Amino acid sequence: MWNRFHTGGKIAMISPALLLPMEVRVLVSAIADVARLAGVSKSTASRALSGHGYVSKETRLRVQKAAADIGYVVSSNASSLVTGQTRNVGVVIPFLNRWFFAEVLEGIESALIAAGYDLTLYRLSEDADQRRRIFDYFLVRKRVDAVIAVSIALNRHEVDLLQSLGKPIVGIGGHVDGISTLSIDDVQAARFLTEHLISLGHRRIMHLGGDQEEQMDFLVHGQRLAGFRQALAEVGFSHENDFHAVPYSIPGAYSGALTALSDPRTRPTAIMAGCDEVAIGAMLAARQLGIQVPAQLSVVGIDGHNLGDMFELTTLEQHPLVQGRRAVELIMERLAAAPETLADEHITMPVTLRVRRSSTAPASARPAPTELADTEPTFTKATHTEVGAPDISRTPTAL
Amino acid sequence: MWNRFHTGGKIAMISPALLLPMEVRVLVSAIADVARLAGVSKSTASRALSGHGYVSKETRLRVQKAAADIGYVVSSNASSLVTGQTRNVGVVIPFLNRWFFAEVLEGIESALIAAGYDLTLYRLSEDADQRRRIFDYFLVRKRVDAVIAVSIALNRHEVDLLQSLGKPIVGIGGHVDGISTLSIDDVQAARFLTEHLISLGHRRIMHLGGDQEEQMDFLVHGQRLAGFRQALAEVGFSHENDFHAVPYSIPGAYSGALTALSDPRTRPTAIMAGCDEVAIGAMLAARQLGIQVPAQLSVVGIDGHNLGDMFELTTLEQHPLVQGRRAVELIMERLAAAPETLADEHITMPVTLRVRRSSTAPASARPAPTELADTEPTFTKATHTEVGAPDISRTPTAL
DNA sequence: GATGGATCGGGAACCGGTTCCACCCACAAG
DNA sequence: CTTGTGGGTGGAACCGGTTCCCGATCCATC
Repeated sequence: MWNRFHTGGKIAMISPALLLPMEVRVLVSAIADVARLAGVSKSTASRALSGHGYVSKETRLRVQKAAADIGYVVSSNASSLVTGQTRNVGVVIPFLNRWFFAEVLEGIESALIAAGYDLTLYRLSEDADQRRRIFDYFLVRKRVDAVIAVSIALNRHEVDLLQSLGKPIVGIGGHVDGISTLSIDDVQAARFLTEHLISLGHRRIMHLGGDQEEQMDFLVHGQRLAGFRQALAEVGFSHENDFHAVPYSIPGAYSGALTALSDPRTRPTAIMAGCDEVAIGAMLAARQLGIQVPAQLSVVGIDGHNLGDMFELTTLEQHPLVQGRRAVELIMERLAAAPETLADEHITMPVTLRVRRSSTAPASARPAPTELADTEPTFTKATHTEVGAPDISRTPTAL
Repeated sequence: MWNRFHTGGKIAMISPALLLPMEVRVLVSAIADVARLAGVSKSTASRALSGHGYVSKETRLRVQKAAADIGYVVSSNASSLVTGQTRNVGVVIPFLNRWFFAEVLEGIESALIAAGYDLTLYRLSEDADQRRRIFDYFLVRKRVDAVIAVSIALNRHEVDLLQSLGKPIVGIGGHVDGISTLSIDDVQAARFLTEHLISLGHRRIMHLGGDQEEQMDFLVHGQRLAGFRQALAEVGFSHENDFHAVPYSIPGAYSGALTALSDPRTRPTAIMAGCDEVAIGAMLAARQLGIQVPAQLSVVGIDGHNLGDMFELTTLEQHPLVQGRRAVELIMERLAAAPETLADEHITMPVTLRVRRSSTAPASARPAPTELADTEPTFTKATHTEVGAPDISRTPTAL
């Protein structure tokens, strides 16, 4: 425990960093050392290094040089203690190994680093005790300035707790009462995709979506289902164009789709998947069952997954990297402003429809059964050059 | 900026938490408030709450009750400042959206939370400036007690820097001079898998591995290639059983494999992939080219990816969740012990060979060309029930 | 020459805990 | 009755910065 040594011995007080390297190997230099070396007071050294208050150019340079010489780096603890700011943001997220979440996290991380902030990561499991522990213990210890909650339905207690501490909160992926949030419009997204299928001529459309109970009781699943139903209702289709709940993962959707598509009599001509992983799982299941995509079955998803190109999947891209960065911007605004001046915002993020090969008109609506589609392998020749080309895509910001 | 208010006004000193809630909405309570409420001194309150030193049971309970009443939570900054311990571990990692890394991170996170530690996340990009910034600025500010580096080839400067600050470092995924590391034996792993293919009768084996230049100049790619070559050399196969560099991702490997497998004359009977993503990409490419797996082409990978079941992929499972947890254990040991007492350890983690359908004897070595394999769809009937059953797997700890 | 604002620097208080040290008290041993 | 021992407590120093406050300079303005 070197700290004991550091605290106890007076050696530490006469600046170990200035001693010969062999003497003391732990070199911790304090601002007092810098001040002494530069021949100024602690306060001047602090001002020179932090840039607050008046310091002559000459002294500032002298202090900066002294600091560089002994490798001085400010102690964030000491600094935070007095300023009350930690330059650290907590991120609460339910999954690390799903594409959307990893991307959002990456966006958040890069934006925070660029802003000079640290990121403290909390993965929330389904365990209620662990969740309570994270909120009541970890997030409360004045260690973070703000919190970003990704796809977490914060409850009243959690919001109140953080807000009573004056910590800004931004939610990604769904509305939460009392905080600022940022997400795509899930109802509209699902509706839009379903309309895309309807406009291609599909009449039997199946929605493979998430189980509303499953994912930490969040709202995305229900909203996408609602959008799907709205689109059908609008054109007067029956609700037997039905919904199957599957896990939000490729293998989960694969086995779910295997059963959902097993009966040829009830088989849809199109699947609107709740996310791209589900869409890909469904495509693989279709292939497994000998159903050709898109000749016999169109598939669309939501996300913009990086496997989408390869599977030629039509999808509504949300841009999670951008969402992460935008959340950080919101946080920074709120940290800069007085708490009272800002009302909660609910920002709807833009999405992009990317039409690829997986969605096309159903056989019934096509002029003639294209021989090609029936004899070729399920996945037509890879067109990796093509996907980079200008695509049928739009950016419906207001969507 | 509530802090100004807090610092300036004397209101804050008489414990905002004890005022009526409407008066001051930011309720920050300090240990002095707890002490006052419990009728003891700050020092006794501290001892009672932290559990260090003598406190009578009676007083301890009184203090604890007082703390609970006003919702007191220790300020980690103040505490860290004096103890020198932050209860926070920095994790440096190059990717967030690749299976292995996400799993490792999850393992680390859960273990740290269980130990009462925070996790500060730094994603290292290829940008050298950003990398220097993270080491020279972020990691140095006495904010983390230790660092876990995942698949990062730390250089001399970085190791020295952290070590001079007395911070334990543990590396995952490859040897780094001067620190403790933890990884599977990549040479042996690749060799073992290649031997598996050889023992099935394969003579033309291709290695689809990572580009040695690409991934932050780390060593895994080279080691797996070396193991592959060792196994071939051992049985005297020519080196034309060759190596193709592909990106470590499903789409990257897919297009890489499309070209690598395009010429039927040079086509191998088996592929040893550098990781499961590459293996899966190769399987999809094979399917695309009309090559049947495993009838015409066996494919094996390394990782234990969660898509492996679905693709019935033979793989050498490394267990990244376990690796993450084990790294945290190492860190905790080193934090508990005096720095001098512990020498660097290099721990080899166990792997498990999981044989699934994707690897089998080549046609030439099989008794008779099985008609089934030629007519069935590329992926034989999904056997999801089967994979749970006891498999041909072993746990070669010493591997 | 006096006034005043801007610039500059130092002393000291303070952030919120932890811990050293001195002291008190009970009780047991000599 | 002293002395010793160890539990129990409070005062005060301290961790390493930041910032308030005040005094000193310097120069431009009146």
